[in-house]
Amino acid sequence: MLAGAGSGKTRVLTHRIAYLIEEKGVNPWNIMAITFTNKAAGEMRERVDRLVGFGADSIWVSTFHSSCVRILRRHIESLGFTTNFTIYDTDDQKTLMRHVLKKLDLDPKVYKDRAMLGLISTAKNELVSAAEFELNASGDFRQKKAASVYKEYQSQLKKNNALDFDDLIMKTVELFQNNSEVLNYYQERFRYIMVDEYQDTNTAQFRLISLLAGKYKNLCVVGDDDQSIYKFRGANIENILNFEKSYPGARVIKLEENYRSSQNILHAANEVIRHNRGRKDKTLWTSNEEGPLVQFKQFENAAEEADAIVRDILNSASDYQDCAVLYRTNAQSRLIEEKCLQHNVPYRMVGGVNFYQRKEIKDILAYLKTIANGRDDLSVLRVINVPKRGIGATSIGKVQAFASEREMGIYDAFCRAKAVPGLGKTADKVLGFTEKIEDFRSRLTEETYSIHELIEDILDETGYQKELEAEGEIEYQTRLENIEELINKAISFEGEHEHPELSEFLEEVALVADVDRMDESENRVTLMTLHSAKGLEFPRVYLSGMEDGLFPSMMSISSDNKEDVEEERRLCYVGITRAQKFLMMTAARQRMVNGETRYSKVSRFVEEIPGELLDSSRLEQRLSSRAQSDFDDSGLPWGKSGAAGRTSGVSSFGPGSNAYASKTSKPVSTPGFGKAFTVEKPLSLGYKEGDRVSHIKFGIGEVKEIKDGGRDFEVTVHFDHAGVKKMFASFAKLKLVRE
DNA sequence: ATCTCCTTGTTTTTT
DNA sequence: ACAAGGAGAT
Repeated sequence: MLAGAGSGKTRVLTHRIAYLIEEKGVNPWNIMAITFTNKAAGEMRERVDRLVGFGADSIWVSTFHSSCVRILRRHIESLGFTTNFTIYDTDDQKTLMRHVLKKLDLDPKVYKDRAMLGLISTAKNELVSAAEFELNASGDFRQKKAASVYKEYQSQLKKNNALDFDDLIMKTVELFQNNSEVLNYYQERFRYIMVDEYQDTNTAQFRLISLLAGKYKNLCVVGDDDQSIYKFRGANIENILNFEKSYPGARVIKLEENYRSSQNILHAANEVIRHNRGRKDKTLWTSNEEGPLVQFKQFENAAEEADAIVRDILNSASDYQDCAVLYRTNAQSRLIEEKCLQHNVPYRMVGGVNFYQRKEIKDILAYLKTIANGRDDLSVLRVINVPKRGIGATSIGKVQAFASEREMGIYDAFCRAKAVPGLGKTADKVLGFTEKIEDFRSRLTEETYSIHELIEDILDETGYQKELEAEGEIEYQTRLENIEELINKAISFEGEHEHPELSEFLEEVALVADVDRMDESENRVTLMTLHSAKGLEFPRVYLSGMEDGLFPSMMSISSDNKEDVEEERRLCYVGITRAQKFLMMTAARQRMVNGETRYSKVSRFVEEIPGELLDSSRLEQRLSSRAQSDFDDSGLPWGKSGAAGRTSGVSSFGPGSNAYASKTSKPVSTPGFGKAFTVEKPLSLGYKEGDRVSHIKFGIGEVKEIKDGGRDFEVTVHFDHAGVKKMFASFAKLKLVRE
């Protein structure tokens, strides 16, 4: 099925499931629905449950990766791993790769970890094993080196009883190909297979599906070639374009009615995507209302752009949760965030630094992994000296040498620290660590001991929390908060499972991406990259940074491969079609990129939209480049072009309407641009001790204490739900609540 | 063993 | 601009 954006793909899939069960008498047990994200899986699960009712829970609705994990947990022993294997994320992979490069004595300047991992990932996505890679590399010196890196990387993974994300798919394919009994079992089990977002499948995923569907050939895939935006991750657009060739006799159904966007938005999207070659021709139409024109505004710099977006959200009088600001790169989020804080607009940022990539979370998880899987060297090494135990690099090196001599895991070597030559007094410190781990392990065997208790005990008994406390007030607060979120996650996991297993908890955590944690119930503006926005929709969408060189990116423009710009164009198409009722595209004439001011033209994608579909206001070609003093934001964002292009009914703003009129100045950021905002000490706070205030993240609470800390006020608030927090007034942006 | 300064490399990233 | 990793100093 070729389904355009907003044409109700998920609806079709879920109804097909219901149809199969109710009309065709298919056993729900025989149905499998595969998606790419947990979020999509969750959404589908919910809809299927509602539609199907009885038996719905025996349908497999899951992502590629979690399906594979489920299968591997049962059968991976035939591939030489144990069933409690660990899943390595990108950071783990990097760490492991550094070990590999060191071991092979390769110059990290010539053989970069990221490049090597990229090579390996591409290979795995194409189902090329280390051995095959080596064969293909014959002759080329660099390729040969890469092959040895790949080989060593795999053997290290195996030694650690770990798989990386790509392995999850590839090993499952391997399992099916080597073991016809297992394959047959799953072919019988999944007689009806449905795949969402099929345009994003890579070769390995394609093979996996072909194997599963090979017997009964009841395969239904849904996708949109125009929304393929993951080529850089191995997604193979040919999978969908050639579907009819791979499956002769397949019926292709096109869905071209869009139920999401207004006519003007949809027309703009169609106009942009029309410029791509090599796509299945289709033109989306809608019977929705015409809606307002798509807005386009160009600003002098990125700060003005961000400011205008946030102001427009405020002026639109829409709910915050109806608005999304999308951008090409995560780096762009900072300015928008700052402006939201400045204008007291609550926001939620998706992406950026992933929750599970944060140091404190990784530390705790490394402890848990060490406890669950003693063979995971990476995790053991991560926490052996965290908190500091006086076990340094030299001592660890000695143990590693000892371990590799005997071909044992690093943890086992630590346990036998006394036998390691030259450790001396350090051996006792090491044993202190392993004894603690053993202690935790034995507690886990008790029926009543839970995962969240374990986390709390780790914090307390290893001295981890003590070390965090020493880091400083605000740092400590946020880190502890993150850990608390992990504890909450553990508690809810315990609630969902009758016999909560630590390894299962770790697996769930390993497969969760950031978008999944987005809580839609809160009224906040959503900030995210265009990539993370796929599959979502919002009444009001702002596409920021529409500049040539940023979007499309410089890389794609200067690439020899014309298709690279086409992928960016598809990304733009995805962005435009997220909008239901209102779309504004914005650009900045100058922007700081990698520490340098960059001047850019308006994005070619904007130019591709015919003028009559756009309500646009651009800056004159040459403006005085004199830095303006926008100390109190007196420079109207689109002031140079007067009120032109502004939607009617928008209340005016400008000098005087600023909520933060009185400030002492302490300009810190936006170098090169006169004085701008940032965190400044307010003369008065607008609240006093005993008042009720609200915080963007912690909610509502009572002010317990206000201390003048010189440059800023330090405020202690007891929040109703988040507990007592100490924070700096200019940073926290507390707002008085009248009750 | 740990702290501090310097060099380095910076698209996107469902899992 | 900015963060992270590595080398050299304490």
